[in-house]
Amino acid sequence: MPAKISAQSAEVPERSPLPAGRNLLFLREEELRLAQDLLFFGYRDFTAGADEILVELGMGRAHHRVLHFVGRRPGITVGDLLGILAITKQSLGRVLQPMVEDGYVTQTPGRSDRRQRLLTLTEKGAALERRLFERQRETIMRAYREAGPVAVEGFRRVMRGLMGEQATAAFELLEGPAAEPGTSR
Amino acid sequence: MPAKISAQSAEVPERSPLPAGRNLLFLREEELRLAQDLLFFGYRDFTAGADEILVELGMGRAHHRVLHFVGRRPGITVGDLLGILAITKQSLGRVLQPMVEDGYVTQTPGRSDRRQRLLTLTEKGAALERRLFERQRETIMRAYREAGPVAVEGFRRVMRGLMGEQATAAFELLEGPAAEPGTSR
DNA sequence: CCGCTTGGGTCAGTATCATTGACGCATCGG
DNA sequence: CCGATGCGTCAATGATACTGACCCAAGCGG
Repeated sequence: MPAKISAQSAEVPERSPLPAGRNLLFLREEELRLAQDLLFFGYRDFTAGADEILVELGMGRAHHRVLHFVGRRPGITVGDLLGILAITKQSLGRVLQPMVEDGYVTQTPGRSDRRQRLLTLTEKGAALERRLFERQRETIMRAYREAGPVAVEGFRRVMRGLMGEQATAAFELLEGPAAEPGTSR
Repeated sequence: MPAKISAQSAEVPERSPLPAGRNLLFLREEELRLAQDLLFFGYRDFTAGADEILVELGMGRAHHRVLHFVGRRPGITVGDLLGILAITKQSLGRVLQPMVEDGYVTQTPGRSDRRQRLLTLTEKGAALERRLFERQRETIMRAYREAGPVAVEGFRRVMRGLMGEQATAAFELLEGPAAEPGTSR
């Protein structure tokens, strides 16, 4: 329990490489292993805050993801959501169904294709998403602010590069087009 | 919640003068939601490659983490490993025990404290870790190379900033002292 | 109108990773 | 010798994910 990091953990006299010309040194094995560590610790703590809230509500990370992506793309189809999450129908169903029943998400038949069930957050769902977001916001803001704008841009570039084809497609679907199915708040 | 983000940032060598007004744009809500997306997709694909290999061997991500951190710190104690992974003894035991039985990891009693069981990778364990690493290496290398050294440095700064206290301590324990306090090797 | 495809839901069974709480054992240190 | 520590372990539980099969309703081409 005692996190004994006694001294100020912010001194930066790192034995930082890339002193002279920024060569390809950053591709050395040690640097890549460092990336593994950073991703592990960073991602874990990034999700930790929201997880605490979710536990109180008897939900898990999967619920958060649904809230997040439905909030990001109101009126998204189940199929598109499945594509983004890259999980099976069953896995989504187990999470989505209770969320509909509990009034976090609504399903409305598609206009042009009535087989579709377009997903949207209810007021209640949006409120919870908001709450979860605020929690993560603190974490990200702190990291962003300490690192500075240049670092943030670099962070984004690297993270984008980590994505494979499928994720890149999903990502661009998300960030890109304001889409067609209407419903742009 | 610590409201003092200021204390340590005074010590950090800023890379840019940072004129407040327009540079804070990257802290807008949309930018922060983008970060959520990036972390989700990026982390998922970062782990995806290794996961494929692990499945073939009937292992999971937890096994990989053990291989990774034991490989990073040969002779690590069970307690320290638990601290790094931030899981319970049971969770670790369920994974570690078979790995010892299957000859991926060895346990040797500590010299100064014989209660300890220092963990080390066997040849077989190191080989598997190597294989998993090579897989992730490709992913990271591509992302790093495309993004460039400046971006990589930024990526690191942001990821470090995402870590909480506990993770920061664990991280510095990992990256920091190779061997100092006399006791260990 | 008739099939076939597609969007979506569901049943049943299984695996991994994680949890809590309690107990056992050997060793360390005063 | 006694209490604290390092480690292992039992039992029960829960969240997330998977596979494969099967069903319904709606779209769509012929």
